Amino acid sequence: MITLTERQSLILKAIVRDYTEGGNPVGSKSLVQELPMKVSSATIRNEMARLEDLGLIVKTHLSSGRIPSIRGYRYYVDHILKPEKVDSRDLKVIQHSLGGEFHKIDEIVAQSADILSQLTSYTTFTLRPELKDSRLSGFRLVPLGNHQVMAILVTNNGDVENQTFTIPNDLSGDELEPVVRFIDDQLIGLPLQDVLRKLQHEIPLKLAKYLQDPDGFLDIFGSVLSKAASERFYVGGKLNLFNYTDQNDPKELQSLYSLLDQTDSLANVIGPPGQHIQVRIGNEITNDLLKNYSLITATYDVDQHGKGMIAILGPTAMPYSRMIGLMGAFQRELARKLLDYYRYFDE
Amino acid sequence: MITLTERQSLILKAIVRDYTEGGNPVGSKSLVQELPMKVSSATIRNEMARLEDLGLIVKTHLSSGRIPSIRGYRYYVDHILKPEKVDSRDLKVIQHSLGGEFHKIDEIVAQSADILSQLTSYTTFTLRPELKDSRLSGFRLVPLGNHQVMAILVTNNGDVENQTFTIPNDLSGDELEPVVRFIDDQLIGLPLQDVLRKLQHEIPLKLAKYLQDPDGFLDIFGSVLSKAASERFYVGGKLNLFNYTDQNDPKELQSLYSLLDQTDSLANVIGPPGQHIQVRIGNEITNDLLKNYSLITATYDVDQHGKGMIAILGPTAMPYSRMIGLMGAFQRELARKLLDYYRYFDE
DNA sequence: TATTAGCACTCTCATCCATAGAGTGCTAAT
DNA sequence: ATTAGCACTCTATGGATGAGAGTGCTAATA
Repeated sequence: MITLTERQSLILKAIVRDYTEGGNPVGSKSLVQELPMKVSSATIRNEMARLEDLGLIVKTHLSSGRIPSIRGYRYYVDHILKPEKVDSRDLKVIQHSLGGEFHKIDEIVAQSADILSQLTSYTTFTLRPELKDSRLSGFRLVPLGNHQVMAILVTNNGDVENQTFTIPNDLSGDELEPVVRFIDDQLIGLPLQDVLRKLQHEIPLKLAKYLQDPDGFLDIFGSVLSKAASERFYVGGKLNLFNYTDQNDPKELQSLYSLLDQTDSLANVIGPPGQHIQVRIGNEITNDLLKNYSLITATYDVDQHGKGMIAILGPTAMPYSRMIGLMGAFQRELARKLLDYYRYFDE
Repeated sequence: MITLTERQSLILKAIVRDYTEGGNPVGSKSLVQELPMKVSSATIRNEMARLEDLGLIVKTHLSSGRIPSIRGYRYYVDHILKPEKVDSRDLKVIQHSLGGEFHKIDEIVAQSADILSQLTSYTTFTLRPELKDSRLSGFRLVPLGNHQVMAILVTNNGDVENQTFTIPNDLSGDELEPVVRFIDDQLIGLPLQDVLRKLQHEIPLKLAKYLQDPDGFLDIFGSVLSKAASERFYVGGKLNLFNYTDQNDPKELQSLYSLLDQTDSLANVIGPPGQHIQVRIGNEITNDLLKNYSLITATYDVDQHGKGMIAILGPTAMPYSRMIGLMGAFQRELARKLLDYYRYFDE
């Protein structure tokens, strides 16, 4: 466990701030001018040598100024940083953007990624409250004529999932009635996860009583169901990658862009909803492509409707205190908006 | 009107080919070795000087080899190039990718953009057959409970458009019946475009007889209708931008990326469906951002179901003859697949 | 014992050659 | 009309050089 003196702590803090703002290694002379105490540059140099021994700062070459190491950022985030109160203009932007009318949870969550990327000029991710805990509250099969039928699934949270299928023969409403009745009787009110599980065993057996050939229907039902139960992931500010990545390495930029299209890899990186706000720096992130960046993740809680996540990807040299303040505010506003939205469907 | 001698034409052709393949300016010595006739490099140099006077090739600096100018590519495309027969493996890839089962026109068209970008390693665009000429063949309002209703619109081409709305009070099927009957009686069979026009005048008046407060319904109907009638645009191979743009100019890359997200600007660039295959080179493209690139567009024709477009964006130094051959094949295969698909809904 | 002034040392960055290599245009000969 | 020969131009590469920024160390100081 590292403990720093008051002065060392101030020096580390100044180095982090200067480097984050200016982007250049920080030398002892410039530090003298900024620090509150009256000491010479030589003293600062001695202290810096100690911070370097502790692994908190590093040189880019033998005689350069210092920049914070991963451990340095870590210490800064854990022990020095105080979350900045969110800027009132930023708060207004958030509230205004979430204030509009939405017809879907996913619209709210997708828009959140965009707002957050706009406020931070970084890249952001949002994950909606998990659907697998939602309960099935309705299932419809609407014949559309022309060999088409639309399957619609509704959850108790007001989420609607639908899909159109092409079928060999047109169906009338009458033929579909027993199926819909079966669903109503047996499955409504169950968590989607349970329905999904039953789809493997019970349902096919029971359904055989109602339908001669249940396979076609099961395909349809299963497809809409798993679409509804799948996690959904939104990315905002892809273009911002150009602002904070290494401009001289187009290969890396391309890999990152490609990563942003792989929802599943990203979902692994962000991880499942956890506690509060978490900061992962550099190689603390499990994905090698991101080992030069930082990731701030936050879980938001919508009571019985589950938990979702928001995340910011940016450079390791990030204004952490502003970001953490912003995340806190966003977390609250988003949860509030979603509660509002859900309340509508709870009667 | 420029006319070239046989030999000049061969030289231009060789310069275009070499530069496209190697990416370096082409000098007289290397040309001597490739050209079928036995002449010295000095003769080639004299001919090259004449081609330069005609504005077909240029130097990158005073004593460099030559590269084709925009006019040079133009001449090559118009008078020299012969479309290459499509590679049989490429054809198989196309047929295989389009061979699967699709539930929507838009899926086919979106996938087309992906296949084409994969085959070319450039960026591609596809535009589906225009919807505004489709006819309305069905409209449904499905009450979902929980203050929600889904509006579904079906066209004679089997296109389905749907949207979920949040409404103040739950509706029963009975209340919706007169509205649906009205649509059935008055609007079915009309082109979407006409319906859209009537929505401004006739419909509100007539509907007033059926409903006390038609405004809410008109909003819903109008929203789904215009969503259905809007053009849809797909982009494939965004990542390929990294392969053929100037690696040293991240600003430009960023602008291009941003352009690819602006469906409307792009639609303007591609233009409305025209005749056959068209090649636009460099500043012949109306968008300034693309003045260093080439655009090949092709219109595909699905008979009475309208016309759509496919396009390839790549560097001016593109293997035009392969690309044009590929476009031709793709055009045919896509039209065939769509005709197949539509046939299903024509009974 | 903590601090500091002074100095030798290291590394980066920009600038300035020098040179090799590729290619051209021109001239005079064929 | 073609070509050999040559002077010339421009690029790309690889040192060499010097200014600037910053460090570590030593010896003196409070």
